[in-house]
Amino acid sequence: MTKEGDTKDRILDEAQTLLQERGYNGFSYKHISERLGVRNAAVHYHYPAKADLGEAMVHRFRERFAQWVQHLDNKYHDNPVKLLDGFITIPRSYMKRIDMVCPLGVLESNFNILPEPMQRETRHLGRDMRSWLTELLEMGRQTGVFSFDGPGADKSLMISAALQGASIMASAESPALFETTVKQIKRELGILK
Amino acid sequence: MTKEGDTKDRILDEAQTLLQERGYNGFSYKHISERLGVRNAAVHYHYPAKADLGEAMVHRFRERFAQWVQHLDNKYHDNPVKLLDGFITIPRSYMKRIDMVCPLGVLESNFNILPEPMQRETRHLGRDMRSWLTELLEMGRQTGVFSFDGPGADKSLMISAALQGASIMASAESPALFETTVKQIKRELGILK
DNA sequence: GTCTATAACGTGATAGAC
DNA sequence: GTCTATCACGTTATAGAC
Repeated sequence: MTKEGDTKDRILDEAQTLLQERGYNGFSYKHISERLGVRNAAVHYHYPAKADLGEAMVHRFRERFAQWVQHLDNKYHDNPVKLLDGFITIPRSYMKRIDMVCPLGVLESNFNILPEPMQRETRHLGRDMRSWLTELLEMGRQTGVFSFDGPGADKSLMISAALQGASIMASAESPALFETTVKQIKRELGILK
Repeated sequence: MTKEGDTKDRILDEAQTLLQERGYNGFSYKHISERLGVRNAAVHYHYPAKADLGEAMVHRFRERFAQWVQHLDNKYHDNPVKLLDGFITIPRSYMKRIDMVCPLGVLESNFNILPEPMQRETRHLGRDMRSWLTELLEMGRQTGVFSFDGPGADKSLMISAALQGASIMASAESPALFETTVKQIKRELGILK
């Protein structure tokens, strides 16, 4: 047997790629079904409405982020630089495809047209990410690894905004814009090799 | 007579608002015509295709940016802090409407679905803005007003990305996220009152 | 669980009257 | 310069056969 949930997962994968390439209003059930080699109705079977599909996507983003930082915290709990690199890996990983934007960036930039359950999940995702980064920055400063002025929450917000903005700029221009932004962020934390 | 170009300008104004609220795929000729109290075909008379309308919008953004910085340069040519505040006024001005995002942010985050002429204009707009900011930062540092490490181009990119990202985050969360980001940017330039 | 077929609607766009 | 009328198409979604 093909394992149950297989098509359902593949739908979510394709939908996610399309979302990050084209935004929420930029993809349809037809795009998904064609890329998957199934029919329109098969997609509706697994996700009756587009809002269901969208909600499942954002929910999975949140789960994956939680798993990723748990992995990072286990592996590098005492190493702020490695933890920060692990965090930056998230937006960077999507830029192997030059035309893809980080999940939070595309969701927040589409916020007004998202169904309400997606808006709720998107707000949670943003708060999860910024909170984790705030704690990391404070910890790194207390241990003398990071150097910066102002509250950790402010610095976290600025770095989050810069990474997200740079991910979006990169999709319009070049991945180099993202890497240059990362370099400047690290330089200002005093951890540029 | 109602001055010629009146409807044409009002179309552009409504289209711009809709673009910043909902993204390029998120608004239609129907949205515009209903808000304006005219018919679908009237909009097509002034802008035959949506791509024409889109191109005119980005072109006007570029013109307005050029006019704005010329105004700033004339008025505050010797005052880097005032010039920076003037620059930040651009994204901030759109947040009186909580559900609006800065023009460059929405254009770059929709980049892959834009018609090619809009992509070209969008790239130009981004380069215009980042170049102007680079020069301002270098000038401010040379005159001892700004303090920062690394090339002016890197710092300019990071600040541009942060402002754009913060404008997008604000539309999903609260305008306070934008103001906090601005505060941190100024703190790190050494100009926080 | 996937298919065919179809419905209801929105969207970009055009023709031709006024 | 704006209108009515209409078109072809894409999109979301459902019914019912296999």
